[in-house]
Amino acid sequence: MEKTKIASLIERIGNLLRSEERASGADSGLQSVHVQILSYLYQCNRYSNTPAGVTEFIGSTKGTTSQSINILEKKGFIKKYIDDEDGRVIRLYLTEKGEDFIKKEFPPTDFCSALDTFSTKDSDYLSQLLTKLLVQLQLENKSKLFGVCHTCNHFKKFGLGDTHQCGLTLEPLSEKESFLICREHEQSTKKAV
Amino acid sequence: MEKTKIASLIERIGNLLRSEERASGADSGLQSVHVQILSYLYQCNRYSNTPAGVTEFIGSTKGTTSQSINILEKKGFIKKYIDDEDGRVIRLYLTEKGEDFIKKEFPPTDFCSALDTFSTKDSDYLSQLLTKLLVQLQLENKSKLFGVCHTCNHFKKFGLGDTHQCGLTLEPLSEKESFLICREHEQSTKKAV
DNA sequence: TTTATTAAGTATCGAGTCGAAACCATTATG
DNA sequence: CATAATGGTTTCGACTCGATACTTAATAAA
Repeated sequence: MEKTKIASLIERIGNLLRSEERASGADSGLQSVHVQILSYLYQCNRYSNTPAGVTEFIGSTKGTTSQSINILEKKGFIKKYIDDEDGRVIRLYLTEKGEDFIKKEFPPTDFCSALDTFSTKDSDYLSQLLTKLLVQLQLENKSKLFGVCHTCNHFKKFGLGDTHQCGLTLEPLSEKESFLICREHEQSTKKAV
Repeated sequence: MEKTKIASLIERIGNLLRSEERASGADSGLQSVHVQILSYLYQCNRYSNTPAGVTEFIGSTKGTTSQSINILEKKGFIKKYIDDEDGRVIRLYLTEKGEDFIKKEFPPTDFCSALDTFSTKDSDYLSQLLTKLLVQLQLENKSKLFGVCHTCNHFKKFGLGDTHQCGLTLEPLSEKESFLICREHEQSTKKAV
């Protein structure tokens, strides 16, 4: 029965989060999905800021995401650029307006206040447990494994200076960058195929 | 930044949950909201099985809930009865079909498998942390405080036999019943007004 | 070089959710 | 008895969502 309880709790907290997002976005004419997309773009790294990345993360379909992205662009929260190396790929960037919005409105204030009552230890533990749950869920679900570079199999930590490296793309990663969300994330707990 | 991460995790896990629910309900023509409602009715106690209870729990509006409930009734998953004591109140009960469905489909299989990799200790801790988060959120949010009778201020535990009592309604509660979700839940952590 | 295939993204459509507001019936308050 | 207040329903428009078909670019095969 603990599973039922946990599932219900996550759904209910998620519902509360969404209704807060809806309220905070209402002034700007944004829906909760839009807030989610902005928050994703704010957190993801340069390999993952594409419509496909958003689609996988939100768990919706390409078509739906495309519409939401158009709305966000029309309202001036994001900008689209065609990728230099692949003409099919579109890169999404937050505008100043978008970044200001997400910094101010996410996470919602009530949610922050609620988490403020947690000790650092509890808050860290909650974050860890949820991360583990998500990783396992994504494994079951055959879906892409979102995660931060820092814990990725491809991640190579250099001892020298501030620069690490992604073993998949061989590109350098700054310390800050290695804590952003990446689409290509793979973790050692991955099941053998 | 831990807050941002936790909020995103809960949203993403919630999204995955919903898409699993959508898939599992598709055969019966149910949306994820309908699955949520059935799971709520399966877990709530006899004070809370009303459209208003569902509305508060799902965090949507009366009108929306009313529609969803009609669909569930039309498809034979629930039954409506007018309350004996208050002619305005409608009581919602799962039919056998509804109960079978929720027992079989909730929580979704992938979610269960993911939680199976957790130790009992971690799983319990996660449940506790989420419960605390929800209680705090509900306090901030001025919304109703859902919770199980067992941890409620109104709850009176009798030493004798199997019967407890709700101090608010003065009605007896069985042991089993005292672990169901109640709308009128109040907890000692409630802020002084 | 063509051709086929795959991948990234867009466009469109219908079903359904959602929130808001107006409304009805019953109970509570005065 | 009149006036709220409460629990539900209905209706409406905006929007999400998933499915399908489509466009374009990159890649693989011939």
